[in-house]
Amino acid sequence: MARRYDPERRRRIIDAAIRVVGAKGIAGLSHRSVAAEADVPLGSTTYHFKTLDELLVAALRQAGEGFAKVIAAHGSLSDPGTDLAGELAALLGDWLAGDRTGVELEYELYLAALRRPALRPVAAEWADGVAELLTRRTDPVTARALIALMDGLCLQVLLTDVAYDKEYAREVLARVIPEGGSGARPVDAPGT
Amino acid sequence: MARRYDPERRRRIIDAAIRVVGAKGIAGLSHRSVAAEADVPLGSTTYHFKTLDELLVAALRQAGEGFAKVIAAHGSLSDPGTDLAGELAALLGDWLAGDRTGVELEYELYLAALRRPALRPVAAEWADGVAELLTRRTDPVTARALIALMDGLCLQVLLTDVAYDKEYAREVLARVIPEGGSGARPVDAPGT
DNA sequence: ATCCCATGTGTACGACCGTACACAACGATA
DNA sequence: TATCGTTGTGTACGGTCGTACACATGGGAT
Repeated sequence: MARRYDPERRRRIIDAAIRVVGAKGIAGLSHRSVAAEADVPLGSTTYHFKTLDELLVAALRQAGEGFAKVIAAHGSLSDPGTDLAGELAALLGDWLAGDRTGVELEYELYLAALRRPALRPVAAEWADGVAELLTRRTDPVTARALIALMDGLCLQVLLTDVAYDKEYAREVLARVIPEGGSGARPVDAPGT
Repeated sequence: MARRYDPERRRRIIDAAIRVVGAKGIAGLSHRSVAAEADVPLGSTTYHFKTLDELLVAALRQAGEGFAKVIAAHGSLSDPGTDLAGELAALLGDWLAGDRTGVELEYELYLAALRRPALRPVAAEWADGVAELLTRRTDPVTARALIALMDGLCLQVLLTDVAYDKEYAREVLARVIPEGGSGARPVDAPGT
């Protein structure tokens, strides 16, 4: 029977929020728009998420998990001995080649942390997760630098409408990676 | 002539818009909030800027000029022979050390281009300006890479609440800069 | 002097928003 | 069965928004 208590409801609302942000941006996110998209009454969204920030946190976390899956799909990232810079460049290319709305969605949620302190821990989790993945191939300092550089490259593409250039990305990413076989070179810079 | 056209008014509105965005974010920007801040009637803002995007374009352009001044103030950037990576790291440090609201303001306007195509040409102008400045010290490919890396480093600081580490920044920026004195090394990567 | 129209202002309208809160449904308990 | 508290729903209120539009103003053309 249609039980009064619906554990699926919360998930449905988050999914709807992600769709709304993807379609209309965070600016278009409201209790009402989410309720309409999820086909639940208005009161239901305010019941599960007292504030919009709560909803954004849940959406960002869920979107982050989706992104992590994309990374995991590039399984070769874990294989040592392969061209790390080239693989990262390819990964970025694949991601950016997807539909623009999806890319915009994830980046917009990520960047929203600039103004919403509530999102910053989630953004940090996200970055830490990627950093940990990369640490299996290089030292932590390089991993952080690679993330920064990849973020910047994406920004250039998304903000200035220039096309993504995989070879260019591979070239500059390679510069950040210390030379020498196994990748873990002693480094003097202060770590985290 | 054209006494009726009042450029001062337009400027005042833009300044007010920048203050509003700095204080309340783009989300808090409206014809009304700007009109109140600039102490002009509501109709005046809608007359000078039919749409909010127009106002944002003007604000971003003006903020960009302000940022360019900050860069120009670091005059040593033009002197060859100095440590480029170290100077860029110091520049970033100075900028990030300023009041957070100002930094947030400029970055938020910049990042808004993600969702507002109207802002993208202005964002591109901004990046091109910085790139041109850097090209006096290195080749164009490196200049673009430095910008991407600096953008990414700022993002890490602003989005995840980690403190800015100048030495770390100098270290990774130096990796991107090709070795060898004059900086202009032949590079195979495709240009702009 | 008279008129015209670009420039600038005030106000009102309909739409959407977050929030509050009374109420419906139902499981648990006695 | 009767009652109660948790869970979920509908609606209405006050506020802000973009926009439209009628009106003021004053310089240039005739």
